[in-house]
Amino acid sequence: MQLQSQPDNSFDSIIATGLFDGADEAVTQSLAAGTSQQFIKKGTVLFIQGDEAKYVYIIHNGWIKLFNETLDGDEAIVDILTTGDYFGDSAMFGNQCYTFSAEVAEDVTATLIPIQQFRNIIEEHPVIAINMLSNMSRRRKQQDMELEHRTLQNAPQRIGCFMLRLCPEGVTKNILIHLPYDKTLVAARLGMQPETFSRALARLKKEAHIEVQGATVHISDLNELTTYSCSACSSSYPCE
Amino acid sequence: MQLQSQPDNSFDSIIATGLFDGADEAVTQSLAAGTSQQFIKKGTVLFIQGDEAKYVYIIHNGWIKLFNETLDGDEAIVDILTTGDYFGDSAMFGNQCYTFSAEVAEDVTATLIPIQQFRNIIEEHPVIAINMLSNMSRRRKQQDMELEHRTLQNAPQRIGCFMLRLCPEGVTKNILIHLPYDKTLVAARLGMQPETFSRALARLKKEAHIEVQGATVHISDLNELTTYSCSACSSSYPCE
DNA sequence: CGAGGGTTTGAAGTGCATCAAATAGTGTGG
DNA sequence: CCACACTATTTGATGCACTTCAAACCCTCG
Repeated sequence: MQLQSQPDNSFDSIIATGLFDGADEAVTQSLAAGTSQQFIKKGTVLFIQGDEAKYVYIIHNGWIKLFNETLDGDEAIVDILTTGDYFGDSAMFGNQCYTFSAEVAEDVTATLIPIQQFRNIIEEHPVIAINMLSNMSRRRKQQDMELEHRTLQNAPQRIGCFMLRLCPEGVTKNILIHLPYDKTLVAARLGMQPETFSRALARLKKEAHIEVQGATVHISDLNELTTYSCSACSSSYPCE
Repeated sequence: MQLQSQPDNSFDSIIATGLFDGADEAVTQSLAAGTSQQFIKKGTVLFIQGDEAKYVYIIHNGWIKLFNETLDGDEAIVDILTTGDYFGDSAMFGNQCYTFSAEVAEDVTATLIPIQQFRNIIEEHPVIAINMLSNMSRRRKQQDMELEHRTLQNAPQRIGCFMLRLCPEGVTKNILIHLPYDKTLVAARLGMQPETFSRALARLKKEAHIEVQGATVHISDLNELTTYSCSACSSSYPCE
């Protein structure tokens, strides 16, 4: 692993998750003691499935891919996370081992909290446990949606839905968004092959009237895209 | 709703979930006050998606189907729960509304805890919050697996995998299990059509050498079934 | 017995995966 | 700044798994 330690002067990134809302000074103090903020390069594998859990990671910047590998070399994307997300917490409760592998998909800045320390903080500060519960139940809901999407939406619709979640709220016309990471990874994230992604994107362009230039997407009319993507779904835009 | 209230003398079902492990007398007392245990008939709809959340349900017995409905009438199964499972808790943290619908798939006995009361208990008893976190992270892991299964396993493998999770631990030869609910529901649970289920089951019979009589399944050699089902998966039997 | 739901079987269609190959894009060293 | 190597993306052709529609069968229960 290529890690470059940096002095950690702020907890902006931590606070961003909403995890430590309502926590008192004592908590931030105690956090500052054991944590480190690190810059980690694309391609670095943070840990693999089955490793003993050492840290909870809070992402400040960049992208992290969580995945599982099967016996015959296939890869299942668990999630792809970015700013404000955290992971590794689930290992705190089970057998203390990570249940997935983590790789840096785009250069990352992250805060690492030793897992035992994190656990202590939770046990001593109910507020944070509640915050975590709140976070977790939101994520569970998202996972439910994910499964629903896989079942009910076809490839072009899934891509459209993915784009919708990248759109800023409030605006409905002339939206410009950027795909967050390379298309192969987006494809994997959406549970399809790169070839399928390419073809599905082409269909989406035609049928929902959007324009794509590399990683840049131009959506002239949001309604058209929602109509196209969300019709097969149990919740309409904004789907959360 | 056809509800029949019954006096609630024991908290066996509550304790079964592991939710209240380590909680003191005060908690159980306070629970007994507001809760009721009820018998509810197959087909009853407990609530639908969007309803204001009133209770957390703890299942004592029977089966509950959680699902979402899409605009065009399709149905996506979120989960199918039984003895020891609980649901409705996620609504405590968000907008206080259920994010899915719940229907009784097989006659149920359940304990209903008013949501505000549950929330109070959590806030006052960190132990229970930790228990919930522990439960939630286990369920999240299961959902990860679920998504992986949908992606990597074909229909017969998914059925085999489902059966494996019904097998008692330790035994490897001559296992008898019973499918928990009607085949249409199993199919939906596994994300396939009833017709596909029927055909896939037929293939499974041939290729993994199991016998099926109605809802009864006879597995003469467990290893054969695990080899057949788990090869495409990132974790081998017993897969959690 | 006959009605109705659950289950199976058949035939045809669709969507995605796979394999193969061409093309575009990116970064490297000369 | 160009040529090369290497990777990402696109395009084409084909196959397979699952869906869909239709009809038969089975089972249970009034």
